[in-house]
Amino acid sequence: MGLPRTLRLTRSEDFSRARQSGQTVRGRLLLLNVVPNQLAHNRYGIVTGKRLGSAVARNRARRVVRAALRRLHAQLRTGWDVVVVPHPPLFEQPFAEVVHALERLARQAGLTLPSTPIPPDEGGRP
RNA sequence: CGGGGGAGCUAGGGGGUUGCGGCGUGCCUACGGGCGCGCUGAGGAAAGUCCGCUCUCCAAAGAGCGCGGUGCCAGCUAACGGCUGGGCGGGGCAACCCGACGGACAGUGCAACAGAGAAGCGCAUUGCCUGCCCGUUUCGGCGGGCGGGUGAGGGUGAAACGGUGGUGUAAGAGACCACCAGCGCGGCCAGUAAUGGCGGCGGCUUGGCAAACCCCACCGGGAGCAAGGCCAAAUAGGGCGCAUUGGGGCGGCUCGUCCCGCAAAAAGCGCCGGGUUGGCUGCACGAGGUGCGCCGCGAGGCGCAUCCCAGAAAGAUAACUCCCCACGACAGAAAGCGGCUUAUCGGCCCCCCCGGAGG
RNA sequence: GCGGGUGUAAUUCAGUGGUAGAAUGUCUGCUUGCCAUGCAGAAUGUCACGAGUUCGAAUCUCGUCACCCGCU
Repeated sequence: MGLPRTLRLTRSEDFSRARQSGQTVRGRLLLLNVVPNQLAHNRYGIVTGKRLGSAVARNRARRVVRAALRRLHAQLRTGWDVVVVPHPPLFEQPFAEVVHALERLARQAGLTLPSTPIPPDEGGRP
């Protein structure tokens, strides 16, 4: 998943809790639902409905969002369930723009730790 | 060289760093798991769900009617509405391509508009011929009325009841004749057959639509892996039917068959209502792939060798970066398999046809 | 994974082999000082798309696309 299974939201009721009673922040590319959990770590879920397009398009959206979440994971407060809903304009954006949008929404939801810069790419240079 | 036809293969490639699913294995474990190593990880259509089958449940999967499907012949196959070969019909100069391609003397039905008439032996309102009467006449005829013959000509239509030539006649007509086409019934030859070839007899034409009902032949019991099996948890301990020819399995009906019941209750069988949306299994070694040999025109079959090739459960292939090139289409497994159909940027190989030029 | 249905004018729907229709809406005119109402008239469609059967297809057959519903 880009994320180990312990960091995933897996149960339908967890999704419902975040979608219905969580805090919602919305951007042009993404929508976040955030709700506190009783755990020592965060859990993430991604919702890709039929409206997003074909199976290939939905898989693509999930993978891009997962990669972005993995980039941001270390800089977020712990103890939250986060549901991310991608919107169709996401496909036209480069990856860096998706990371930026996700980071902005996380800051808006009060998830980011103070004064931590986003690291550069994790991949080493040859 | 240009244009065209057929049959296949392929689906950007090569690295670096960080990650994800599965299997095996070693170590650690506060049994939740963690770390390391090795192997492996989407398609030719994975799609649409249009067919067929395996598998599972409905006791077993039986018969008739009904309903649905298929429809030239032979074969292949587990099976098919698929494929191969052949026949017939159509298209193309050709290579080759396309075809739901049984039956209209078993029956019922349909054919708007136009037209005299639309399938029954039916039609005269244009035309052709003619009898009688009247008028007229340049004595050849002409015009009108009443009647008869005709289906040849013109005309309508998608379609008009054989075609061409002749004989015949007042004018005509399969009325008669020759040839041709079609229909029916035999014969001989080739072929497993569909069918084709040759020849005979008969009557004299008896049309179209069955993707209209229908008839004939063949096939089909129903549901689907959310099938089904096991475990755990949780709720309720409730309501209804069950001798009369009863209740139910049985999903349209009947037969047949099976389970339960034959009355107080209980138990039993079935239905409804109520509870649970957790885990394991089914779940990946198969009508499997590859290579070789043999049989077959071919689809394919047989034998031997060899390989193990996704298996998730909010659902695994990603992020960044470097190089190369023709700058990368359609698109993501969910029980499995065989087909069909649809989407698709391109690239490569082979065979064949037509035209031009040259040897 | 499986089963079923719908697609016709701007909208809601008829039409099931033979000229594509109704209501509402739109437009024009009349009525009114003006508007509404009323009256008269007009415009209109790839019958979702592509093939086939038929003399002829919205209608019958096959395929495709889109949308909707049900089973858990």
